[in-house]
Amino acid sequence: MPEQPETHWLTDREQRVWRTYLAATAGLQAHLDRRLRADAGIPVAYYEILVVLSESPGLTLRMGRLAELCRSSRSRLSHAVAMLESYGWVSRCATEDDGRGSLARLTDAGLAALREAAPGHVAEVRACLFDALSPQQLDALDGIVHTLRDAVAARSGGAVPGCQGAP
Amino acid sequence: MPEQPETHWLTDREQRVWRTYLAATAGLQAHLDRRLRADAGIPVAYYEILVVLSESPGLTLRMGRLAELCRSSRSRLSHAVAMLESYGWVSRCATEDDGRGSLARLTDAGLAALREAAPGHVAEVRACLFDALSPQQLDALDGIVHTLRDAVAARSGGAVPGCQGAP
DNA sequence: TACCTGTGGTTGATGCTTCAACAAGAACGC
DNA sequence: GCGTTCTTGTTGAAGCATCAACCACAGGTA
Repeated sequence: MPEQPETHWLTDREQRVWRTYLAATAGLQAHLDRRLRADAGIPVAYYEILVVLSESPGLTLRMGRLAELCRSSRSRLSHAVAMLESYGWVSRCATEDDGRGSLARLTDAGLAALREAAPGHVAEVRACLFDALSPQQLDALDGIVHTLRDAVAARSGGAVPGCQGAP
Repeated sequence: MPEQPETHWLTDREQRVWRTYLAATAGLQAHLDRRLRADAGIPVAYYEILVVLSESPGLTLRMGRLAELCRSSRSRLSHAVAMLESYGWVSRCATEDDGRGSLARLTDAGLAALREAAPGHVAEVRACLFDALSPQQLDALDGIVHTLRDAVAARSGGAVPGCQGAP
C-alpha cells in the first residue's frame, strides 16, 4: 500500500473487515447465481424482476417503475425484459393513458418458473445467511445494512448506473 | 411470493433485511466502481489485481496464486491481465522452474496508477462504510462477515465460477 | 522411451451490463 | 396552434465475466 500524508488509510482491522466483506458478499452473490442457474435456469438478476412483478397488482408494472424497484437502469431492464419475453415469462404491451409507456406483465409460465425456483433460492439464502447468524447478529445486520444503504445513497446521489441524467 | 408447505420462507423482517442487504451491497459496489473509473480509469475488478500484486514480494506472482488471492477464475484473470498488460500496468514472463507457469509483474506505471487511484478509493470506502458505522456496528460487522464468508464457503465448497473442476 | 494423467494457463464464443444515441410522445410556454 | 424541452423506452456497440475447449508441460508408470 502506498503512503501519502493526507490520506486517511484503513487500519489493519478495517482492512481485514473490508476484505472479508468483499469475499463474503461476492461469494454469496456468485453462489446464489450459480445455484439459481443450475436449479431453474434463471440468472439472479432476472429472478429479481420476476419477484417484483409477482408482487405487483395484476402482475403488471410500467417499465420505469419496475426499473426503480429493481434498482436497475432502464436500459438493462429493457434488455432483460426482452430476454424474459423470449422465454415466454413476461409479456409487454402499450399503456392506455401514456403513449410512450410500456407495461410488463408476468405470464402464467413466468409465475410457474418463479414458483419452481423460489424454494431452492430461499433455502440457500437462509442457509448461508440467516441460519448462520445469531439473533444478536441479525439485529446488528439489520441496522448495518440500513446505515450502509443510506450512506451510499447520500454519497452517490442515489444514482443508478445506466440511468442517463442531465445532458 | 408463492406458498409451499415444505418451504421455510423468510419472515417479514428477514425479507426486509435481505432486500436492504442487496440494495446496500450492490449500491456500494456500483458506487465504488463508478468512482474508480471516473477518477482513475480503472474498473474495481482490475484495481484489486493491482493491489494484490503490489503487496507481493518483488511485485510478482504466479497467475494461479494471483487468481486465488483475487478469488478469481484463471480464465477471468487471464483476460484481465491481458488487458492490464495492454495498459502497460502489468508485464508477463515465463517461470524459470515450471515450463507451464506464467509470472505477472506490476510495472512502474502500474504502481503509479495504483498510487494515484488508491486515496480516492479508500476515502470512498471509509465514507460509505467505516465512518457511517458506530464502533459497536463495526464489531458486529467483523463477526458477521467472517460468519457469512465461512457459511458460503461451506455451502459452495469454496467454488469459484469459471474454475473448471473435475471433468 | 512411450504413455497416460493431472495441472497451469490461454483462447474464443456467448451472455449480461453499461454507455451513448435515438425515437416518440407528453408537458410547458408563447 | 406551435416550438421547445423533458420524459419514457428502445437499440446497437463495447466492456467484462463465464463457460467450454484447448495446448503445453510436469509427474508418474511401465
